[in-house]
Amino acid sequence: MWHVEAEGLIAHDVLAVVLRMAPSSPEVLLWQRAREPHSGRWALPGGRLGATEDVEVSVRRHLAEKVDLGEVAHVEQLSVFSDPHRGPAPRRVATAFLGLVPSDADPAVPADTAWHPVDALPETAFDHGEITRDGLERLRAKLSYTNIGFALAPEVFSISELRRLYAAALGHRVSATNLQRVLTRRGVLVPTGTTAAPGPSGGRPAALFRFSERRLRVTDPFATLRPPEGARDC
Amino acid sequence: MWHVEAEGLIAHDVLAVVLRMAPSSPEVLLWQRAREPHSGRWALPGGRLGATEDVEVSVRRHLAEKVDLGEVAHVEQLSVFSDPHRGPAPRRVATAFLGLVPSDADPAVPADTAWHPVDALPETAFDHGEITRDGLERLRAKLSYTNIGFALAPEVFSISELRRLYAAALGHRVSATNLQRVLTRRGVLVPTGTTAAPGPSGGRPAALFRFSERRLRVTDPFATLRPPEGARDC
DNA sequence: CGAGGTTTTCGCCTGTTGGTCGAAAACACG
DNA sequence: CGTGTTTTCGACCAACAGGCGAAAACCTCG
Repeated sequence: MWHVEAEGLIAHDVLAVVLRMAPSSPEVLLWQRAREPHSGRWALPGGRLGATEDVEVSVRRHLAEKVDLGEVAHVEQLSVFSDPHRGPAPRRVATAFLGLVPSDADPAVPADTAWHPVDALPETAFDHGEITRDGLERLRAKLSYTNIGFALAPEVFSISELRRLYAAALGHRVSATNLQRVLTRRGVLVPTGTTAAPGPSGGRPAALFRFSERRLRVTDPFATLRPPEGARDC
Repeated sequence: MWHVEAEGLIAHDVLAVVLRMAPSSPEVLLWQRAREPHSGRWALPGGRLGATEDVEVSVRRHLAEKVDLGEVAHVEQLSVFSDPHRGPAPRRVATAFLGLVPSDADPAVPADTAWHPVDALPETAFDHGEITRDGLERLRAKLSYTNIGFALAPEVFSISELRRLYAAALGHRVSATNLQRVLTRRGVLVPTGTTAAPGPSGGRPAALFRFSERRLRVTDPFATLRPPEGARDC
């Protein structure tokens, strides 16, 4: 260790806020640190940025150590955390990502790793609690104007299930009627034609749907300032 | 220089895409490199992340070398650019920011620095062209669902001027009628009660407005999935 | 000082979107 | 075959945005 900071060289980490919707609340994937600093506290998956990878490749590599990557339906960059005092020296800068796991997936995880409800986090390492809340906030915002729900839902699902997922993520009730109409009109939801078996207590069998696309797309953003009728440049 | 990359230590830069709306198109602030690599090409303002600052403090510090910070009305983080081949070795990771300068500001800039129209960039250094386009894209998106226009407009302005700014940023015509109504209803625009002097060729004097708040705020995001009437959690 | 030109502002109409409610449909069970 | 349960659908309404054209307020020039 020499004058590394005088050299302006800094350790760069990547971190992932991996969320999954439990029946009525969001959960985040955390692992318990066994070494100092912050031994015993719970941390986000992640690690050092490697010499030959960009941050997204890196976060996927580190994530693969904690969870089956095939179960992670979506990954996107959140932001950089670089407060010089965000952890004990030496200084570290981290690029945080948001990862989403469908509600029907239950990937195997190592012994030190577990899901924790976001609204009742255990003692977290460094600023990982704050980063987690940032991740949930991003998810909430994007649920309104993108098709990002595809990453929370199973391949096929009923409107009731989807309603439950949206309600869990957003933290407030969601109207099934409205959800179906809006998402259908936007073209993100398509009926499969099949129906699910009714629950144990009866009830009309639910029609099953799927997302038309399983990649992130912003659904027609705000109407305001939309290009005028003839979509001509000015 | 030792095995720095084996150490996982990486040079971290900050960069700023500073945009200003010329009469009919967006311009970005660039400076011409005088040294290798990429000598002669045009680059975004920025530099090394310092040991005692976070990325936002850092980008403001570097920006101050190229332009009067008092004229920059808004700064926000864009994203991290970390492709191992985004520039010649040694490897560099950069956090990019978006900065906005009101149309009536004309800050003094150094001799090597100038405004360039975004749709006709000169030969840019590294990936700075791509980063610039990312910045403009972010601005366009946020114009629709935030009050970010405050950072493009003078303190007080007429609807016509504002219409021009929005049209320049968005790249398509904008209806003055609609712009005024929508922004007023959202509460981001408030009339000052004063009027501007008519132009040289006459015409009705324009009423002057100001933004109700000169800090970024998201104006009621999508109606979809808005909490139901009684804004109660679930 | 009035006519014609210019720019801004305002009102009206229309189409779309989202929120709400309640009835109807489709199932299980006794 | 009624009752309870769950899902689905239609109808209504309020809010919002886009478009248009008339009216308002100013100029200059004859």
